[in-house]
Amino acid sequence: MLNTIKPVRARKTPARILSWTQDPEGVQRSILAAARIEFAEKGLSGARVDEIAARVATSKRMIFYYFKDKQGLYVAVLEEAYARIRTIERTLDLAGVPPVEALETLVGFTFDYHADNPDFVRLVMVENIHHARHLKLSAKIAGLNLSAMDMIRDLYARGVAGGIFRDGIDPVDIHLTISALSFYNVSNRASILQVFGHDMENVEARASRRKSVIETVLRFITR
Amino acid sequence: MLNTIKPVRARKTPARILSWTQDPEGVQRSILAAARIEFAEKGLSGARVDEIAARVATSKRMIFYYFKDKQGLYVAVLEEAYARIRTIERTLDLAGVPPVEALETLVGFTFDYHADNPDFVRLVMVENIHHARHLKLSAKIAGLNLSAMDMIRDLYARGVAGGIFRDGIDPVDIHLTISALSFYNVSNRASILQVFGHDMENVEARASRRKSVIETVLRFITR
DNA sequence: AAGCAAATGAACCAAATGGTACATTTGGTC
DNA sequence: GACCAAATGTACCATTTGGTTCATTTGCTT
Repeated sequence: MLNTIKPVRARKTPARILSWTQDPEGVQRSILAAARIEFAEKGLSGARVDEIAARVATSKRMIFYYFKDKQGLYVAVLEEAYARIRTIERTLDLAGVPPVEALETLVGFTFDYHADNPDFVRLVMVENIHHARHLKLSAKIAGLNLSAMDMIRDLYARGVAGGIFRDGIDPVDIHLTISALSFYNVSNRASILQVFGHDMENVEARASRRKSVIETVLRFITR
Repeated sequence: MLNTIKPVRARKTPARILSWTQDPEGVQRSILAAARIEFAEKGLSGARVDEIAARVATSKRMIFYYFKDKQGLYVAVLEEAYARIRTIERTLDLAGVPPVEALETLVGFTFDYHADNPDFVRLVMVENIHHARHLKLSAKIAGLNLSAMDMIRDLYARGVAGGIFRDGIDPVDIHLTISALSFYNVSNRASILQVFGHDMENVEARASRRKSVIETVLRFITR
């Protein structure tokens, strides 16, 4: 056979469409939730729009309807993830708490939040693989995550004034230390497990690590 | 037009092939180098085989010839990256060095290696996004990265014996702290820059961070 | 109840992408 | 120099995948 007929299919009249109820917000929320799972699991390029659609009781059609394209959806997921941690951070009220105790609370909270929300950690990893191109792109996120820095600055200043903390440390340094020690266990869990046989999600391992991290930060700052 | 003719193209006799010189090892090395760059930049699913082929003076054909498929190439890149750091780690001879100095050297080295080899860091990130599936898959890597742990164990034991280090710390904890503080600056450089305007690749920022990290680890371990 | 914009469904498509088939050349061995 | 396996070039393909087109339904407003 030398030739193949490729007929231009006459668009079938679709079967009678079933009835449904409109629920724009609900649909958007479900899409976002499904997308977060998919993007956190497989990254931006690894994620499949069809897969996300399959997880939701909605068609792929709606994803593009509400979020324009794959990247738009990804950015929305990212914005939601950052908004969420900011909201929770705000509930931490350390203003009146003595510096050492405040620091312990802050570090403990940061550690726990990361450990409890691996999806968030993985999204940040993915975003960093992309050189934070989408963070730059999003007006919503820009500079908004400074709340943690503010808390650290305040708490540190009080500690120095009280003579408990040593002077001359850059608050950014404190923040980096806390973040690194909270992030790494989660982000690199798989390779740590593989190379050292040490599972950070194990309850005891996690608790022990948590204690260590708090102590590390404290020892770094106190005189 | 209702129909389209789709002819089965007769396979063209290819134009006369140009002459070339055989260089199997060279070709494989170039492919690996190009692949490392591409995978580190875009991840496993984001990387394009065509793109890798384009970077090398070789055709895509050879990639599959030598590495079987995309994943095979990726695993080879990963193995090479781990082999490389292990080789360099071995050159560190800390056996006779006093504990504190040895620790400073080890931490400094680890920090520098990560900072100088962002591609390695990014590959590890990518692999962790994939839950270290390929590390598990590779017999070559399994358990081999314990050299750093051994150095830490030895150095720590000597420090404790000498009364300079406090007792009861799990060497794994020390390793995790060093790794986390060396890894995070590089892995999360983009988001740190975006959110805090703090560029870790800046020479002064890096030097200052390096000092902090060494001090943090020391303060964690000494009494 | 008519009219209309927002919301949804079902089918479809073009481009990208990993991978292959076939032909040819190198370079070593007998 | 005949022969052959390894190495390479060129063209090709099947499938996956992000995205679109067209048709229909909801539900609100007047």
